[in-house]
Amino acid sequence: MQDRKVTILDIAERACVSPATVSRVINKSVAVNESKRKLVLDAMNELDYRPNVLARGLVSGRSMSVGVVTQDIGSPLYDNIAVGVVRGLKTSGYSAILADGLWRENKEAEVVNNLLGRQIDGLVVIGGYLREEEFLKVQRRIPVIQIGRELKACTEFCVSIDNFSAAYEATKYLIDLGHRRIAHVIGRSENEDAQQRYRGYREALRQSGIELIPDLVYQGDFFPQSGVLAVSAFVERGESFSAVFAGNDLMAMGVCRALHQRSIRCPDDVSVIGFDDQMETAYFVPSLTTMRQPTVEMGLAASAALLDLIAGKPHKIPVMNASLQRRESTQRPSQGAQFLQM
Amino acid sequence: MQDRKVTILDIAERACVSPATVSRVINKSVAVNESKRKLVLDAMNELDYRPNVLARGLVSGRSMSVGVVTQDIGSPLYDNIAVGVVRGLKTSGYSAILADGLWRENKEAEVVNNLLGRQIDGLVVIGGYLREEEFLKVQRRIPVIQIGRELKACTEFCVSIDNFSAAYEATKYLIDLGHRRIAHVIGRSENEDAQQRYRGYREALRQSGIELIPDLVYQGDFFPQSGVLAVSAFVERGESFSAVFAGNDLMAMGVCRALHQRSIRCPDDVSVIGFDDQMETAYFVPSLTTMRQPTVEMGLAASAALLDLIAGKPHKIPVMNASLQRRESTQRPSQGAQFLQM
DNA sequence: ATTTGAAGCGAAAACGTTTTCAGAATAGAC
DNA sequence: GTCTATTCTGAAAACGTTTTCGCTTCAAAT
Repeated sequence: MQDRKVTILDIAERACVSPATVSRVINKSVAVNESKRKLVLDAMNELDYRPNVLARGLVSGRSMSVGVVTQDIGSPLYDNIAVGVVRGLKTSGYSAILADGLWRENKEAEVVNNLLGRQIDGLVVIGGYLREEEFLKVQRRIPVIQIGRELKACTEFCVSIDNFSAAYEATKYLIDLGHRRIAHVIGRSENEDAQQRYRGYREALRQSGIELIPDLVYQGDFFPQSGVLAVSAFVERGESFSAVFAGNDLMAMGVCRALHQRSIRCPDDVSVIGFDDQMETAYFVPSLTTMRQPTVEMGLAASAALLDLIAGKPHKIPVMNASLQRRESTQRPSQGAQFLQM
Repeated sequence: MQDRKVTILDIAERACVSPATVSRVINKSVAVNESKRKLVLDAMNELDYRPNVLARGLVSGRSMSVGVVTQDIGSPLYDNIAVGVVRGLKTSGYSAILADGLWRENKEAEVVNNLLGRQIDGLVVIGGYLREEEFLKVQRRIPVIQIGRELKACTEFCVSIDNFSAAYEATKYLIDLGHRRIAHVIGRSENEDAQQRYRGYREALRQSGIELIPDLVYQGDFFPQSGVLAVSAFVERGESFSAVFAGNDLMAMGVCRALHQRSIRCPDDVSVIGFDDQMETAYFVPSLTTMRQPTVEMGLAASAALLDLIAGKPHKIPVMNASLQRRESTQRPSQGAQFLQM
């Protein structure tokens, strides 16, 4: 075909109308005579016309795109949330511009600035460490939704589960099964969720009158290998345990793997519970008990709320709940199965 | 801060220079007197100026963004490729605009059109069914790279592994271990990769003089559940088998799970080999032997090539090779372990 | 002292739209 | 047949940049 870009002027000329009229036909903003309308439509088809979103955005002030800041794309959890966000945008006419904050505060601010320069109409931040002050500053320009983190100053713009309660529930579940010596693998140390889960774990122990054993707590990083290392550490430290609560599923997998390698049976000797409920956990052997996070739903909710905000409508964010998925990796502790009785 | 957007004119006024000069300072396109340069820079800092990418793109014709068409975000494989693409763009100044083609040809064309309207400077298509004709049409406008699919007309713009050979190698590996009755779970039926792998599987059997047993081939969909169903099907059909080659890791996990539920031991009774090498496979019990796809590398290579093309430089795409990852889920068939001897 | 060349700068024209404004045409009311 | 209201339309201004063009100014070369 032709190489020169076809513009609204070409259409106007071909249809013998003014560019203004063409614009009106495209946007259905004002009624235009049916005969002319048809001429314009025909011309558009024949010339394979595509409106220039940049030009449109420049004058109208709306770029029809929303920024999505993720952290370290590649993590199953965050990817799934992003899926939800993108999916929620699908029919809206808005496109997602993706940027990676890399879990680094300054990088994140830079990325947000870049997005603002792109005239995004809204912003979704998934995880990260964006300072509240920064968040509010952006919010004065455009709607912003934060996923996976609770900002004290503006909870009504945050989509997240209550990590503390979820972790409490997970730990309580193990306690109710009869476990007393419960280990915990903490996620990435700078991560708020990880800290909240750790707090939930401690609180559950406390409320049940179980003393926290520091040697049964391991600082991981959300990746499977740290689950493996955690088990090594526990064993080396010589503390017996009958259950492990891992800060996420990947680490839980690592834990299972390490137990298996040491011929410690799961769940017979040690119960394992994860967090997130990734697709793979249900097919693991044994299938993993885990706290499910409604990731895609969270993304969808964020999109929906953002679109409402952009449209100037009132928004509401449904409460997101984690839910316990009981599977094979947890069971009552068998008597005398505390393989490392000291 | 102020609500009105600060533009190049505000800077110009504050620094007592013309807007043209401000532009020159920003773009370092022409030398400008050091004193004025400083004035401009100061003004920019004080006013918290952010160049409007839309306006810039409109006049320069370069939007500094590249389109990335994925299919059904959420699949571990494609997500990882996207990770590579985005990561490869990181330092380039280009942003990724994400769009989901949903594995549907017409949706994909629509999505590409939308992206073109956004004046993207380049396009990366991951998977999908975009017709070659369509691909070439887009290519006349902007550089395009296709990942995960080999287009006959323009292989020099495609990043992909040789699925046929990789599947051949996987199957051959099982044969060399001594397996003869090897089942296969095919991926999504419309998917070219899945078909290529199926072909590779057949060819390996043929070359070793092993007859294909149609009852040991199951049409799956790349999701774990289809691996479960595959095993059910094989067992119901009454054909014995000592190994399964699954079209991807998720299905392999499903297969393992189903074997386990039927008390068929892996690898003692049945060996299982997957495809992709997702992170989780190494932590599975047993850890999964699989054909590794260098996903992130593929994404990186695509980005690099695209950036070269955009810059008008010659590009080259390194050959991407799948590699066998030997783990625990495969071993020599034990005598008499064909649990379902007929 | 004149010429040449370069460096630095501003005015103004683009880029492709939307939108305001006012004018033209048509229809309806008297 | 005039007047008003209504509908439709085109001209032109805006949006925030980059870039071309030409004008100064000043140093170096003649």
